[in-house]
Amino acid sequence: MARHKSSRPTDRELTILRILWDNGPSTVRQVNEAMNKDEDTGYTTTLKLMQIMAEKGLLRRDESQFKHIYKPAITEERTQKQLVGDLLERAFSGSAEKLVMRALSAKKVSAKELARIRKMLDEFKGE
Amino acid sequence: MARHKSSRPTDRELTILRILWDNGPSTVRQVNEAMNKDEDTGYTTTLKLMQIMAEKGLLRRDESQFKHIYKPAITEERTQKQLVGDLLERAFSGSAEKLVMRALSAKKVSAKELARIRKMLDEFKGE
DNA sequence: TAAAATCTACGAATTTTTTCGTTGACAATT
DNA sequence: AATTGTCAACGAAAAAATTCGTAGATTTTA
Repeated sequence: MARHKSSRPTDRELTILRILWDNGPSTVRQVNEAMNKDEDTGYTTTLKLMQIMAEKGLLRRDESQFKHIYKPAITEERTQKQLVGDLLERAFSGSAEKLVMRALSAKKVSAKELARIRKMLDEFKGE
Repeated sequence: MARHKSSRPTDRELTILRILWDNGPSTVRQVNEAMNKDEDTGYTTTLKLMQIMAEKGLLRRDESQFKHIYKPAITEERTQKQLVGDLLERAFSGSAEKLVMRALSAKKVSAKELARIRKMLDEFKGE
């Protein structure tokens, strides 16, 4: 029986979620301006994306004001877990070890952060 | 100045790369059959994908035989590094610590693997 | 209160990714 | 050698993701 792949947010959707997680509930314009720090995106493009995301249940919105306020309907934690779990299977055949190794090689990690990771690992017992 | 996002392999492309990394150089039929263990994919679909990947430089092929033999043109390591680095930025704002945490919560990790990860972490000094 | 600015809604175009049918070349079988 | 089966090439359709123009409503400014 074929398994459903619980669809991840798309790239653009993740960008928007990221902004909302970081900045808290925002209007379309606020999101659009944050988005334009990276690469230009038309206002209506952002609007359309956010409307679609609201339809999909990725965002909630407060329409009581003229300027609607959007916020994530899914937690950062849950989404990160889904994304990394998905990548773990698709690119690493489930090997968390390899994933961690590659993550460390992909980015300069400070000694301080390395220490925190170690500590986290030690506290990470069964569960 | 806007940075180029070195485009990741698509989902389907990653599936094919995964198969070739695991099984070694293969014909289209072999890849297609491996792919059909997960979900049905027409032969010509797989063929087309692999032809495109060859054009893009993701795969190399030996055409000296009637049945062409394909193999990855990029290493598993490099691709994994790219993918996890990309996810690290897009979903984790660069926090390797959080990524590792989520990876461990996304999947049951055996005590043995956990120990290996710790060991790897210890050996991972500066670089 | 008229003009200008800002907002949502809507439809649609564009781009990217994925899928597959058809055709002619080559190979294997009878 | 004729039939049958497998293959690569090609074009194009379908699906998914992204982009944007236009119109009408509301708010702000002059």
